[in-house]
Amino acid sequence: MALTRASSERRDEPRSARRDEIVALAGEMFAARGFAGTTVREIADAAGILSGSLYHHFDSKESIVDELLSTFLADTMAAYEAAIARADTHTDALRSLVQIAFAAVHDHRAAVAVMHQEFHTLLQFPRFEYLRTASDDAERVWLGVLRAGMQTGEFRRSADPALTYRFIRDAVWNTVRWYEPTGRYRIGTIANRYLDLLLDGLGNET
Amino acid sequence: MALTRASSERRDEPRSARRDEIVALAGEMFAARGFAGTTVREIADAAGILSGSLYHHFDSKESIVDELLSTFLADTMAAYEAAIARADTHTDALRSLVQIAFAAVHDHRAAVAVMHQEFHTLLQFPRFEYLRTASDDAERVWLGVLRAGMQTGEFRRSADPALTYRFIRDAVWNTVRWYEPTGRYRIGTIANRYLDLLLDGLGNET
DNA sequence: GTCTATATTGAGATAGAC
DNA sequence: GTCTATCTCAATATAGAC
Repeated sequence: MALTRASSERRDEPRSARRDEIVALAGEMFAARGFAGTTVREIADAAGILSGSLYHHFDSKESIVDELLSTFLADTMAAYEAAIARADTHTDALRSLVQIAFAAVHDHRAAVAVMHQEFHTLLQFPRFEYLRTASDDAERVWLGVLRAGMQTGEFRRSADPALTYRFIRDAVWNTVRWYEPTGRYRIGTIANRYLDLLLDGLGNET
Repeated sequence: MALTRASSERRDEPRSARRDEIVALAGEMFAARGFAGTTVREIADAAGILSGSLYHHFDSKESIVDELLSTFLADTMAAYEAAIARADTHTDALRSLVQIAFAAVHDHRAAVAVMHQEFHTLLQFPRFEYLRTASDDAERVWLGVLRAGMQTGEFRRSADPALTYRFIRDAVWNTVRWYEPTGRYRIGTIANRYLDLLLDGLGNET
């Protein structure tokens, strides 16, 4: 995945603080009520304007969610690649990937929630095919780390890389459904507890 | 959760093979395209009748999904309780819970998918508050097993039961999004691989 | 039990004035 | 950049004939 543009000046749309503001507002609403369950009137209300005025900023509701997701995906992939480049061991690399993903659940909660919940719905539109591409790219990164670690013996060789990736991915990203930024579990704590379980297992070594 | 009625004669609705057929058809469509994304016209089409005729069988679209989910939830809780009663060790109990859940992903794929994907949407309607109750009941069963196993030392005492439950639940039920009944991984294989990862971890014991 | 026909509501989007 | 006013479409649901 080539990342030649900064995430803040992506695509062919002009930069605008107002656009970013509306994307953030709409993102929260999409995360809470779903993409189909959020009306353009509600988004406009939240932004303090009328629904017709939204179309001065975006040509459709899809364009709003598009901007939310493409920004998030580019940022996350960049973080993955930087972490892989830095890691000394495959275990280190895996730890970093897990921590990046949990950090995203905190830092880009709305985008993660929308990506997670609307993935299949949005894939039905041709313009969102890049979601599949981004998802495949991410899978390749994780699988690379898992396979390399199994080859060196850092990870159990009897594990199935594809299944292991799915189990990790599903547990990590689903956190967005119950994580509360102001709740009793901090995101770093959640990440560390998950890594303990993932690497050492629940069983006692007796 | 009291289970006094057989799942096939639930609530106050009369039994009808036609009803069951429509529920199954609609369930597949809800799972594939979402509850809001499936129209009563499409459901009627699939059943070979016109949309108006559906209202002879059900008084609303919600009633259809209601029947799908309440049947599934009652069956699953019954299976949980039977398994707990049978288990000799807490590890045995946990294994059984995991296997029951994966089996449900295969046997009640549509209901699991709808429960997983539409949970929050449906909770907005008062009539679906029982979904929250059922979810809480299930959590109590899993937490009971995890806590008991930690107390006896079968499970690592340093684990956090609440977080561990969520990690397991999210990984297990999310399988419904990618599991293919005719694919290369059989559900029993998936369950066993997951149990290996859960109990022993990915790291090598060196 | 299914059909025809339609009521009703709410959605996304547009045109043009200010 | 926002508002007013409205178009167009598609959805759930209903009434009553067959």
